[in-house]
Amino acid sequence: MAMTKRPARTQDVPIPIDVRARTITDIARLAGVSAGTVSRALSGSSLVKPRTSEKIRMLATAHGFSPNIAARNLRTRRTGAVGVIIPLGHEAGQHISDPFFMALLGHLADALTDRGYDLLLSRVLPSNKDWLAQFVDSGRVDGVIIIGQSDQSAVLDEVASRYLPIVVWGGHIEGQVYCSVGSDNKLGGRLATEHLINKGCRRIAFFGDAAAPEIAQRLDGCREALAEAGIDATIDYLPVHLTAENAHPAILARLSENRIVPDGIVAASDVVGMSALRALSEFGLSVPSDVRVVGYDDLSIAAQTTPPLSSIKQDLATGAAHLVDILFRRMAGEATESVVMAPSLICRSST
Amino acid sequence: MAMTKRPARTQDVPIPIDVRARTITDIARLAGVSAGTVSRALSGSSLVKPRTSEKIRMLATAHGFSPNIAARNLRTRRTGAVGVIIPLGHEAGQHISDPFFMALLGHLADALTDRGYDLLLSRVLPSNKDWLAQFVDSGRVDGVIIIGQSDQSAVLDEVASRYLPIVVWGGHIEGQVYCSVGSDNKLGGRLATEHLINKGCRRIAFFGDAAAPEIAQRLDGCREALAEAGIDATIDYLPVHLTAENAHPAILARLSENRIVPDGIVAASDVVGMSALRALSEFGLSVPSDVRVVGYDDLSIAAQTTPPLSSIKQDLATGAAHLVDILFRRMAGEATESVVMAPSLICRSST
DNA sequence: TAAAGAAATTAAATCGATTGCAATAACAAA
DNA sequence: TTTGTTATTGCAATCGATTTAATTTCTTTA
Repeated sequence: MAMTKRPARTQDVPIPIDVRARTITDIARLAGVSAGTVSRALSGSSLVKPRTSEKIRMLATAHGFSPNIAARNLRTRRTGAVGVIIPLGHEAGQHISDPFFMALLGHLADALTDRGYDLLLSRVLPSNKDWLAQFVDSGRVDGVIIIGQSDQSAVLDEVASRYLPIVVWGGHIEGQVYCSVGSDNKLGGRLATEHLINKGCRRIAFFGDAAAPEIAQRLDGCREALAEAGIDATIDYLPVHLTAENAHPAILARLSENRIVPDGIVAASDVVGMSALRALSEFGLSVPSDVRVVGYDDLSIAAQTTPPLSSIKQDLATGAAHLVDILFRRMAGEATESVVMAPSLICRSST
Repeated sequence: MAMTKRPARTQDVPIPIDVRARTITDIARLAGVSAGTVSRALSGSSLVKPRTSEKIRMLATAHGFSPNIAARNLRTRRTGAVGVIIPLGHEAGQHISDPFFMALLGHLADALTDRGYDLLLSRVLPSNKDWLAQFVDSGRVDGVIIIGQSDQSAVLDEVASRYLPIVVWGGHIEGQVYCSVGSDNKLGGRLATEHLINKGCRRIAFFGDAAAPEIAQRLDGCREALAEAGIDATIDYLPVHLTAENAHPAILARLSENRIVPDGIVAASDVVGMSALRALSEFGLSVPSDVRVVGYDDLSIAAQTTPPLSSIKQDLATGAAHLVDILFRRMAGEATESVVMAPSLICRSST
């Protein structure tokens, strides 16, 4: 059979099924309906006849079609994304890969994914006062979760007073305007300290930098517990940063100063606690017989140290669930109250 | 003076300066120019007269205006966001908060922030084959970084063959189509094993689940090194999951089976290594005198264990920089080669 | 069978910023 | 003053999905 060459005319060429339909209009043409119908069919509207709807869905999946999100966002004035912001105000050295941030972030990702929302991660070094307002006004997200007040509570208050869908992870501070979810840090510090006192410790040290409000509250609780127990020794406060790289040498240095060695240590985080364990071991002191150590956060690493680290547990899974739940309620226009969760002591071999 | 009640007419009310201008058109009206000019002025186009441009910018900042991102995205067909996806194929139990993922994620967030891009985090349980195509076609991001092949390399190949801006963290696999950045896992396994052999170990165990290709390659390297050293003992392979919760009891159980206890352990990750340290300690074996342990990844926790854990270091900061750099080159249309980085041994007290 | 009512679908406006092209203003040279 | 350029600005189309209002089609019921 002889082949006849002829110019391809558009109408001669059937649309190949494997060409990816890009827009809703493409699908509409294929299905012989209008774009509006396709939109409704794909969003599961009951306005379209079941037969039509099914045909459209078949076509859509056959062509691997997925609607353009930017266009949808523009029209619906929603984004389907939630911003998670980590302000690193007081400790420039503190990196986003801090295990605590990451653990909470993981839970948030899970909770948001479950609700079909995207998570827009943003690490901010708050240089000017406008960082949050800018982010909020850019319309990239439907709501914002801030992990840690850092030293930015003034900024948080200001934005929260005009922008409803925002929630902050952190301890509750007297007079704050914004809505927060966190655990009772003062109580946590107290629990740790009382536990050490009960175990017989009398010379108690606190390792952690009280520049962050959460840490300051823990230190407060620690002091209160000591005062109530009638122990008048001033607490041995060592303001170490929360990274292992900083904490370990600082702790070693303190131990070497040959002042009185503490017999109980409250660490402001598990990472600091872990560094303390290591430093003590290197210094020839054994845990718990010479010194007892309590960490904070009860991350999964706490259970894996040698010896396993006692720790003040903040239930991050519940915390993340609260954060997301409250955020969605606020996105729906509801005013919500802050949540303060009770921390609990997890007792392991280090005490 | 008597007050006269009258209906408020729109033109009577001057636009208050403190009302947030929402759209570019609002600003245009205030500045007495057209929307196009505002758009150009704010994007720093040289087409607008400097005086006009300055006036517009003043107004914009005075009203705290920031342009609607969705509209811009729709028009420009760019999003200013990069997707970071963690597929959890082979281990449903493995959680996004795995320290390795998180460490890499932190570096990625930093690198992307530096370039002014947002990071859209997505955790995927690949139930159907379409998860990646769907994500890529939804137009939410300008490019995609995948952390870990998991068991999805077929899917990756398929999408990569038609969608350029995608990069994968992971080892290089024979014949892969997609572009990857990762370290040489086989070499890593070999380094760890040779190190143990040099230290005199002869009964070497490997703890980690070879269902993931990265881990399988490490195990391969391990076997090769043993073969080359002429040690014919079959390796003691224990396929533990990469979470501390799973690894620790599995390792304890293995130790209790009173078969021959290994004198050297290659752990597939630092978390597993840490669990091994703890299990050994609980079992009354001391590290490194009875058993030597090498971890993998060299996360910051490795240095803080007691004893500090020797580990095969993957340079995640460099890796993240490579991933982002390659992704941007691909977003610009360039074809790029995969990168295989050389891991290195960090020797600490555990060996 | 026609009219009324319900169901399904279409047409067209809309979201807000960007940008090619046209139009005007400003200015220089003749 | 007129013409020719160039520097600015305005107009209107565009991106693609959603949604209101309008229209067509199909059922009922009188």
